[in-house]
Amino acid sequence: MNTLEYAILSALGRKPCSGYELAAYLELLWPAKHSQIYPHLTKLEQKGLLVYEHVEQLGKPDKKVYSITDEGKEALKAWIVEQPAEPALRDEFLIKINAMWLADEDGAKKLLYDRISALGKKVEQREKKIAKVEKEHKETGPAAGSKHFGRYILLNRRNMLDREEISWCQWVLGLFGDSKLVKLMLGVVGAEALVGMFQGMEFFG
Amino acid sequence: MNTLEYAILSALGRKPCSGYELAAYLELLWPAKHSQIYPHLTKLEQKGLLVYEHVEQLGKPDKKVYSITDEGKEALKAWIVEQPAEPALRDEFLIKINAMWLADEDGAKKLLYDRISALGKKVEQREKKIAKVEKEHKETGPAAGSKHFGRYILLNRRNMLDREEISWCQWVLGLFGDSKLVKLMLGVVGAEALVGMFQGMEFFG
DNA sequence: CAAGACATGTAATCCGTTACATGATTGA
DNA sequence: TCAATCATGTAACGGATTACATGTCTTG
Repeated sequence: MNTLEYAILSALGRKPCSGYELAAYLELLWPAKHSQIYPHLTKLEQKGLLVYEHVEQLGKPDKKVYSITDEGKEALKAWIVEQPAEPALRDEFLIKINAMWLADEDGAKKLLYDRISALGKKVEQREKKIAKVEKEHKETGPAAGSKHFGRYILLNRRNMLDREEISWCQWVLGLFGDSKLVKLMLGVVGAEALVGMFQGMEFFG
Repeated sequence: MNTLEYAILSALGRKPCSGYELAAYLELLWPAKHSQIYPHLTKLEQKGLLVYEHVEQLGKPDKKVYSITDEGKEALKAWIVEQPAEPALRDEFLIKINAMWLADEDGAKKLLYDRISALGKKVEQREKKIAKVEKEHKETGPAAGSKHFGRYILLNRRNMLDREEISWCQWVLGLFGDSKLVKLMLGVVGAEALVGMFQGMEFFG
């Protein structure tokens, strides 16, 4: 069993899904392409942790709708109490920010503005999903919401973190505000330009 | 050229390092094990983007100290202006949170308390690193700080995000505070326990 | 005296992405 | 008519982890 397989079980714990739907749902949990998901679904089904139902559709291709079995739930339950592994956060943006001193001021600012706009769009999209979960919750009644509680708080988590990152970008942009200071930091002008600039100012900001 | 190679160039842009030191530095930028780093260092050196110096040490094994060349800087510079790829965030904790409804209340709470304590420790450690960068900045003078500016802001970014995640954990724990509501959400009691509980209360909280 | 920091490498295996393959329907 | 959505799969390749290999010095 690898982590993706637990992610699949966790997602199907919420509601039965096709492999296609699963790929979208896993974005928040453990991103994976369909080419990786399908073989694992077959594997989990053969182990008896999942079952599937063949569903014919009109105007759309047929699909296999997978559901978690009791055995699958047991496997998941045993795994969630284990100490989670360290998260692996890989983001090219961070490498570029670290090497920012090589770029000119406009290049560095563009990196940050682009990031803010990308994060802003994602927050907006996610807000719609949150509204949808809240709407379903009110319609189906709170008891049915227990399975959706996890998704609800995870969507909110991601939005809190993305908004915080936008604040960070703005903070960095603020440091750039004083062009003398920024030019210095990026090595455009020499240290002599800074004489007497550090009273009452903490570090770079 | 793959992303790890740019991460290595980005790290060495700050200061010359051995492969061993690099592994620690890359934690913040693009995590990689030493077994992955060493072959790439050899490859980058053969391409002329890096050079190394053999350094003999007393009481410690010899090491190779790598530095970025002008050619290496040019390669990096050309890459940082390209649109960064979507970040890949993989974290087992999220899968477990999503499947939380399978656990009992204590199990769910433990998951969150453990996360808070792990994040808290990392924030503490990073604060020491930030203090160190600030100290070096004051000692070597701000002009030498330009290369360290990227690292400084990235350390602060990670701490802002980790503190925000701690707040999120506390928010979730707060939702658990009302045991009636929590038991309902986790499916321990039926929906009838909730009657009249939702006036003036937004969704789960 | 054991654990951990320092230091560098290779080999086997596992995980993840890209490309290949196919095909209907719907909306701009 | 072009792109997107829905839908499922396999094969090749590249990226990342674990295990194998070796050795000294320092600190609890």
